[in-house]
This record gives sequence, C-alpha cells and structure tokens, in this order.
Amino acid sequence: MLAAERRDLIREALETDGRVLVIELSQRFAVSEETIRRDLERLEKEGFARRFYGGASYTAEQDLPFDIRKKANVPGKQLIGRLLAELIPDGASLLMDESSTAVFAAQALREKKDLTIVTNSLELILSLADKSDWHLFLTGGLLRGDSLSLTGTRTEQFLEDLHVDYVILSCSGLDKNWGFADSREEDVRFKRAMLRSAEKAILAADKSKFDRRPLVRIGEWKELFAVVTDFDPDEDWKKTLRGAGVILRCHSVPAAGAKERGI
Amino acid sequence: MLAAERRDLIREALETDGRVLVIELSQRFAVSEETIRRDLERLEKEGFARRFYGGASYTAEQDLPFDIRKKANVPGKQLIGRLLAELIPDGASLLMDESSTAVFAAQALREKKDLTIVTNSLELILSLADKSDWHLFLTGGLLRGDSLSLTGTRTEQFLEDLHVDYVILSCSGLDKNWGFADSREEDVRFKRAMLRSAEKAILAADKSKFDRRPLVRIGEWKELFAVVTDFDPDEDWKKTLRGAGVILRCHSVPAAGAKERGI
DNA sequence: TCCGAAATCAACATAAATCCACATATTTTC
DNA sequence: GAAAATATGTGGATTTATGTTGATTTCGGA
Repeated sequence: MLAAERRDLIREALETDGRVLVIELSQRFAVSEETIRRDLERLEKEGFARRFYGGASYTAEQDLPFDIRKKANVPGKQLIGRLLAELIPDGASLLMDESSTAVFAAQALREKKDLTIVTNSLELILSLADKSDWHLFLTGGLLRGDSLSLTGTRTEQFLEDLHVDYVILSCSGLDKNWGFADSREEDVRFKRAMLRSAEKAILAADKSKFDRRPLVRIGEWKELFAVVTDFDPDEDWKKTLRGAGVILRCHSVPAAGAKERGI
Repeated sequence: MLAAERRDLIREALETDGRVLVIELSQRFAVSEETIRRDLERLEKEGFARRFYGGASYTAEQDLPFDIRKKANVPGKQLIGRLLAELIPDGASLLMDESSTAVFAAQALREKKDLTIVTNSLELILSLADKSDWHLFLTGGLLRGDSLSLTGTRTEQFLEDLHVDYVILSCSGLDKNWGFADSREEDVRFKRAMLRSAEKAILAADKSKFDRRPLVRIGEWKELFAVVTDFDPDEDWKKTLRGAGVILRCHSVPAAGAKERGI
C-alpha cells in the first residue's frame, strides 16, 4: 500500500461517508494515527477535507477544478512546475495563463513566500485560494465555460495598467526558426498582452509541443527569458535558444522506468 | 458523537428552531450541561448564537465565513431566488454580487433564455459555467479567499464601462427610515458602483436583515426598483417602500407548519 | 424587597487527541 | 548504487474535551 493510494482511499471515504475518524482510518490501514493525521493535514491543504478534533469532514468546494488527475502527461507537467519554481524568487509578481501546465506550476510554487499571482484561469486561482498570504488577482472578462478561463477585450484591458516581474505562458507549438505559436487568434492576442506586461517571460512547454507550427505566432525567441520543458532537446534546439539569449531549463525523463501512478 | 459534530447539530437546531435550551441539549446528546454551555459559548464567539439564561437564540451575524454563511436559511434564500426570477425577463443583463442569496437567485434564473450575468463571485459564476448559451462575465480584481469573491479598485473599475438592465444586491441591514447598509466600507463602495452601472436595482434580503442598521449606508429606498424578501413585513415597512416607489415581492412563511429540514 | 431554586461561572482533574522534534525506513532521483 | 526526498513511527509536551464541585448570579414569586 503506497501512501498516495492510501490518501486516495481516504479521499474516497470522505466523499462517500462525509466524514472520517482518525482512529478508524488508523486501524483500517494499519498505520499509526500520526500518519493518518498527516494524510488529513495534506488533504486539507489540497482542499478535500476540513479537519476537526478526532477526524475530518468532506468539503465539496473545489470539486470542479480539481480534476487534475485526468489530464495528459502529469509527471511531465509536474516536472516543468518544479523547474519553473526554481526560477522564481520569493516576493515576485507573476502572470500566468489558463494552461494546465500553469496549474501544476502554481502548485510547485506553494512553498514560496509573498507571491503576487495574476491569471485569467479560475482553476488556477481556486487551487491557490487557500494561500491567504499571497496576493491573488483574477483578470476580468467573459467566461469560457470549457476551460474555466476568462477572455475578451476586458481581459486584455486588465493587463494594460499592470506590470509584473514574470509571465509564465504556454503555447501549442514551437518552431526552431520561427518562434512559438498558438492556433487561436484570440488566445494569441491575450498572450501578447501578457508579454507586454511582464519583465521576463518564461515559456513552459512539454515535449509534445516541440517542432510544431500552429497558425498564429505569439513571439520570437529573443522575447523570452527562459524556456522550461520536461525532456532533453537536441543540440540544434539548445543552440537556437542559447543564440537568442534564452535560458533553457530541461530534464531528461526516464522513458522506461516511469512507474504508472494509479488514478 | 464527536464534539465538532455535536456543535454542528446544535447550530442546525439554532437555525431551524431559532432557539435552544441547555437542558434539552444536554439530554439529547447525553453530555453534561456544562459541556453544552461551553458549546454555546463557542458558538456565540463564532457569531451563530446569542446566549441567554437557560439557552441561546440564533443570530445571523454579518461577517461569518462564507462556507458557513451560505448554509444559513436555505429555504428563505431559495424563495427569494424564485421571487427574483419572476422580475427578470429573458434576454436581460444583470449584475450580481457575491452574496449567498445571489447564488440561489442564479439557480432560480436557470430557465431564462439568453441572459448576460456580470458578477464578482467565483462561486456564482462556477455554478452557471454550464450555461454556455448565456454570457457570463467575471469582474477582475483581488481574490478574497474566504468568500471566493473579487474586490478592490480593479473590480470597481470593471464596472465603470458597463451598463446593465438589473443589479441584484444584498446588504447586511435595512432600516426603515435610513435605507440599506453594510458593515464594510469596501463592500459598500463596490455596491454603490453596481448601483451606478444598472438601470434597475433589486435588493434581496431575508428576514434577519430587517430593522438592523450596520455602519455604512449603501443607498436610500428611492434608488431601488424592488425589494425581495422571504417573509411578510409589517404595514409600516410596506408603506415606506410604497411611498418611495419601490416594488415589494415577499411571501409569508408559515411559521408553525415549518417542516423539519433533512440534512 | 427578599428568598430560594435553578442556572451559571470558575477552578480543578482527567483522559484523549494533537502537535512537535527526532529517529528510522522507504521511495525517488540521478 | 549513493544521495535526496518522502514517508512513517515514537515519546513527550501541549491542547482540547469533559465532568465535578462549590461559589456566585439570575429569575420569579412571596
């Protein structure tokens, strides 16, 4: 029984029964009560449980946006998140888009102190809503129901009076000689607005985005401060980025040994 | 039976019955009267109860944490929601605040066609996120983590370029001769901005808000188009509102036949 | 106004749950 | 396989929950 599996089961019990008791769980899983308490503490941090003396009760609050598990390439995005976190100092202000990578990056940033986050993603902001010591801003705008993000002119307008230290953005394709791009005109306009409002731009893109060339270019390499990815790009790529003065943070993911995580 | 659960049940009893007695609770939960007193003392500190000799009565304090506040008086708020929905035509645009009443009102509006909703409440917008045929706007701004709503100058700024047909707003107290008011300066500023941006203003307030006079006035009766509530106010109230040209939508709640609410 | 029953309060005692720091074990990463 | 990160258990200090006892306060009637 792995710790992660036990926590999944505890979460299920919470959803089914509405509440759990420390003693009962300790007996059921044959671990010490202290371990259960630590599990519950963690589930509380993640927004699944509300602890009370003797156990914990279920909170349905963040049900909607917390379907992180379903998404593609979770380990890769977590890695990108960790690498990103290394680039961000305490006290920084950052702009983040509505990509799922950004949500993972946000989780990786949790240990930082005193961050200011501006985003158009409801999911991202909700996943950080418990960080009451940070400054969390949501851009206004029209709700896009499928991605739970905000778009439209009002969203871009929000960025105009804004200046932040970093922008973390995603794209749907990177081309060595052309730059990074997206397929929707509307998204590109928003991402360009984000680039204008930030001192340093960090592009987060997993392996699947490399060497693809979608319709609309967002920008060129020299506009970026860093590129973060989850694999080890070839020498050509490294040379291109180095030539444009862009930092590359990457990591070779062990293709074979990667263990399947239970859903 | 854990202490936290007992306190939850006492709180529910308070909301349902309006008052509780120490002896009764002591027998019901098979604990000493002293324990019940300590429970009530705690609930009083948390703002749910006002203690008196022999027991405690219910109080709807204004500044409760959101997840708790929204549980209070559910039937009343549902009724207000239904009455509100009768005032709103298809195709209307409306501004709604972050109150829990607004969330219920939003649900009551689901049958309408082609609405445009603007709000600063994440909870409200998420509860409507599936209505893809509507236009859903979120104001930007700083996230207030406890209520999952947006505040600050950016939020007010969002309303400046906006004009809607209706605003549905809440308040924490209504005084016959003075108007409607709230306890936080910041909230009042936002609500005034909402009033400016809307053609017609509808005030939604349950019984507990009547004849209370919080710190900061939001506006006067003549600024309103309608008041919607869940009980039948006395003649004085009706005369006041009629005199100011305000529509009153209300309903006498059967005091005796109130059925026991399931959990 | 005064009295006595009932309720409350304050102080103490106890048991259980939690927290904390440290040591150990396990898993992951390189 | 070694190093780093994560997970787990343990013992003692701390907090929470509860009941008990006796002093004090409140309330309603004489």
